[in-house]
Amino acid sequence: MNRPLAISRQDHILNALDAAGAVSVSLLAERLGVSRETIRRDLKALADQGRANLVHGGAARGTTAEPSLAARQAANARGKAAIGRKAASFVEDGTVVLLDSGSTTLALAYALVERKDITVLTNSLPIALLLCRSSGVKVTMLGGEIDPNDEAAFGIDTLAALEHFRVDLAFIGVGGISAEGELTDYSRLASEQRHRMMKAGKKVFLLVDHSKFERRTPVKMAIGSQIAALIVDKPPPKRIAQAFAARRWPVIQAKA
Amino acid sequence: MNRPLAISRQDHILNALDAAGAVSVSLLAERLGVSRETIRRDLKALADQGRANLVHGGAARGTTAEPSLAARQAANARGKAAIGRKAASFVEDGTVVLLDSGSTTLALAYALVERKDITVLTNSLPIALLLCRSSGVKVTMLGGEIDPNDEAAFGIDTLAALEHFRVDLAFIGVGGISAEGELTDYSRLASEQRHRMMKAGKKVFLLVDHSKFERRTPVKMAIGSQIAALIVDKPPPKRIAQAFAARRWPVIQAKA
DNA sequence: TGCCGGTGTGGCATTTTGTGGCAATTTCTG
DNA sequence: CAGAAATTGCCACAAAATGCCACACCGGCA
Repeated sequence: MNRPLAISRQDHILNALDAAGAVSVSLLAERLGVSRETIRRDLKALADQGRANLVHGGAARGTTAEPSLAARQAANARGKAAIGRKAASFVEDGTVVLLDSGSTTLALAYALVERKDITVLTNSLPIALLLCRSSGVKVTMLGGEIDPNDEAAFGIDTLAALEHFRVDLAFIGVGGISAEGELTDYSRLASEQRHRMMKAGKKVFLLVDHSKFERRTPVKMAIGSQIAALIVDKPPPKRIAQAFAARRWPVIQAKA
Repeated sequence: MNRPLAISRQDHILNALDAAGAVSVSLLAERLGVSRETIRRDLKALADQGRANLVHGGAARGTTAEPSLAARQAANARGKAAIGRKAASFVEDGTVVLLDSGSTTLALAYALVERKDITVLTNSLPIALLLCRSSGVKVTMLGGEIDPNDEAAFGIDTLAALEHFRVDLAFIGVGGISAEGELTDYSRLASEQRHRMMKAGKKVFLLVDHSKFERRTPVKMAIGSQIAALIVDKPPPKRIAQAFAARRWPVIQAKA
């Protein structure tokens, strides 16, 4: 029928490049409905103009260091990416997914970029921006007051917005895990909001990278619902592991 | 009427160009019920007038065809920056400011980065992210479904969220301004939302850079309230200026 | 009737895209 | 660490879409 115009294709590629920093040939080919060879030729053309940078499997944008995003992700980036990929494997087509704010859930968002038939709900600005720029995912932002630290919305508006949605899977981060295995958070409000997010989801996954183990943050988190699993990048210390087992929380370890 | 006149055909083509950034010969031929050759001749005519840009398979707008935010930012960046600075000068400390989505309002956000004692309400992801990262401004995000093109929230959730706030100043963008001086927008929903935003603000400023003059977009915008002023970077054409005067809209020209 | 602008049709050159095979690279696995 | 399996890059050729030109057709008009 009507192929998309070559020029709008390259346009789309540049956009995706701006948003994600890198694009893959296979993904673009699928998303744009053309063959991989065509995408390769597009990338070559863009590379000839100096607008893209060819790498194996796709193209990347020169030295685009994303601001604070990359900086925070730098802390245990590999582990978080592994958790993100693992978590993404639980997301089936056609589902509604709730993503909490935080660098670990952002890693999950990166892993969801290739998906198309899912709806993502989030209070995180970077996650919303990433997914709306470079994926076919439907994105709904939960509004509210922005916490500059988390770059995400919190507050009664966020809680109220949450009420309106049916969520299949909720992916929640945590501030820290005490030596006794208790989940903790930075503030009462954040804790309460995560609590509501858990209640909103039919299945709840906690994303915990190992830098959170035995990190103390001030507020105890209330766990109101069943936890489908914790996804971690390294096995937790014994005492924490025992606490998880006592609560019957399955622990899934992502491989790097 | 079976066969649309050549003029109205080219009109349609220009509209499609503005809306999508690029058009394809095949699609237009099918839509308008004429042969591809005829469309090609139309495009050639438009290209001769400098109103379109031929590419293989169709035509594109300007040098790079594309309506995405990243590119719109580049279009007339200086003019938009001037408008942004001028608009920022109306923002006093302690006020609540509503920023519409769009590249011109994003320019205003840049100009507000150094302010501290203001509260910003916006449905635009880039604006929210920018202000929460690099300023002391309190930011509240209006949630809703994200339109990837605008990178901003639209929909009933956004409208509902808007109801909860008292806004001193509202800064609104427009999709285009017809030759008769009518404000237009890309979609009914966007138009309605801007309408509500205007009603929410005690004082309403419209931000219009000159690339909007005589640009056609499909939906008429309802102006429900008093307009404090239009802020422009260049004086509008006579006919548009007269229309503004007839409505008693003060026009403020920002200096570059 | 003959002219004229606009339009459709068909043929052919050109450009773009798809396909299949094979080499090179990466990733997985034991 | 080595070898297998999967992915990707690359090339050449085929297929499809598009551009372009010449010419026929149609309807209005003097």
